[in-house]
Amino acid sequence: MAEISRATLRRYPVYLKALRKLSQNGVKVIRSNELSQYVDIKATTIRHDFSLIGQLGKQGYGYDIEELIRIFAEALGEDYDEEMILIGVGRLGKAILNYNNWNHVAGEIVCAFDLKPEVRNQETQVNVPVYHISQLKEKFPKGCEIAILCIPSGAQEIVNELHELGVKGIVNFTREHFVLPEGMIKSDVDVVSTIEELLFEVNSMNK
Amino acid sequence: MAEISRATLRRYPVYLKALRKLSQNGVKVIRSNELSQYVDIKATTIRHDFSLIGQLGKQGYGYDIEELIRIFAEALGEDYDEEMILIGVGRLGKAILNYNNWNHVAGEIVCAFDLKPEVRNQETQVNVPVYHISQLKEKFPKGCEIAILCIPSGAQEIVNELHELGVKGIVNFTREHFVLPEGMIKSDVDVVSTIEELLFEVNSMNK
DNA sequence: ATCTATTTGTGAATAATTTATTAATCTTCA
DNA sequence: TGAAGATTAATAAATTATTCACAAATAGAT
Repeated sequence: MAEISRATLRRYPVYLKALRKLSQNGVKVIRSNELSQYVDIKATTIRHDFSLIGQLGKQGYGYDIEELIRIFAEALGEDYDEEMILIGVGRLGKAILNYNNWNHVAGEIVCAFDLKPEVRNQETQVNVPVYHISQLKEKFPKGCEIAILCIPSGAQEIVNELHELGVKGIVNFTREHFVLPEGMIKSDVDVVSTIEELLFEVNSMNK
Repeated sequence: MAEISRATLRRYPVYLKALRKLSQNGVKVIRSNELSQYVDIKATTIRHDFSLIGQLGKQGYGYDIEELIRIFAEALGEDYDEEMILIGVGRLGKAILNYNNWNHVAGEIVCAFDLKPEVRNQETQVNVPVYHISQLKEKFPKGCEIAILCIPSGAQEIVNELHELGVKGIVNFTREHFVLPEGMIKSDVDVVSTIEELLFEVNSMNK
């Protein structure tokens, strides 16, 4: 597999989301042109992105949606049920836990860590155990590579610990600044920053 | 002001966040090199990005943090309290409403819309009125340009309506697909996609 | 079975973005 | 006050990403 650029990697989830939606609607086959309209990405870019994974389509025909989803899901991780952990079970953390919609879509949260595990265990309505943060090393699921960070402070220390435990990717909900250890990647989910970005753009539109 | 690229626009919130943090810690002046280490963006890129807004720094000295924050905040919007609305006051919508931390940081949510306004008004602990979605046109705050979308379905219709009302930017929390009307921009805040993106990357790291 | 309409896949060309370099400007300290 | 050292701003080079153009392949019609 050729080196896939970050830009392309970022588009794959967009394709996958669209394909799942189309599949739900009973669409079986799609041309790059149609998908282009749907996701607002140039058809040539789509074909280029797809071609990096392999020969996914048939000339003169298009792409088989089920097949495509299967291939993407495979590229996403073994059996697409990557094990993830959640750190911090506050308001947002709970919302994430309760929102179980991504089971078998983008992995599964197998356990969570918090400073008040007893309280949190009662509060959450799902069957995901919450352990005390001090038990991180002890209860850490073997082979887990993704951690979702929802803590208000102390991110750096946790991140360092996670790095040592072999975590490669952080889904970062905190607004705290931390230095990312070598070899780790993160994706920020930051409402404030998102809004700010949008404001910058909207304002530069106005000029 | 020269045309600022999308890539640069996306970095501004990162700078702003870092600058605020530094300011809190009592730092008054920063060199592009120091900021570079802090945010993990090359110093040359930072200087380039900054120079697009104006001559923000002093040679041989660095950047004055307070000044920088002021300039950024100004670029962000008048008096940095842009008015925003929230559509959909479910679990996530409520979390966003309650999380009032961004007042005077990235604008303010002035009102919200939902299918069950009475219930929602009781549930939320903040002083933001929730109106019925059918009252969107009626209660829409004049001049509002940003809408936060937290509804489980029916996004397209709402988006079209918002477009007519003059909304320019959508902060999109829905997983629903919708076509963005001409002249509108959106930013997706999608945990599943974020995790998927991370998985794609982590998996391509493993190879 | 053959021909024609389509549509993908590929590699090259173009465009955009990031990084490096150079020149100019500022601060500081003697 | 002036020179040394530091740092930005502007420009050039390198890298990365997107788009284009066309060959190769397929489905479907006749």
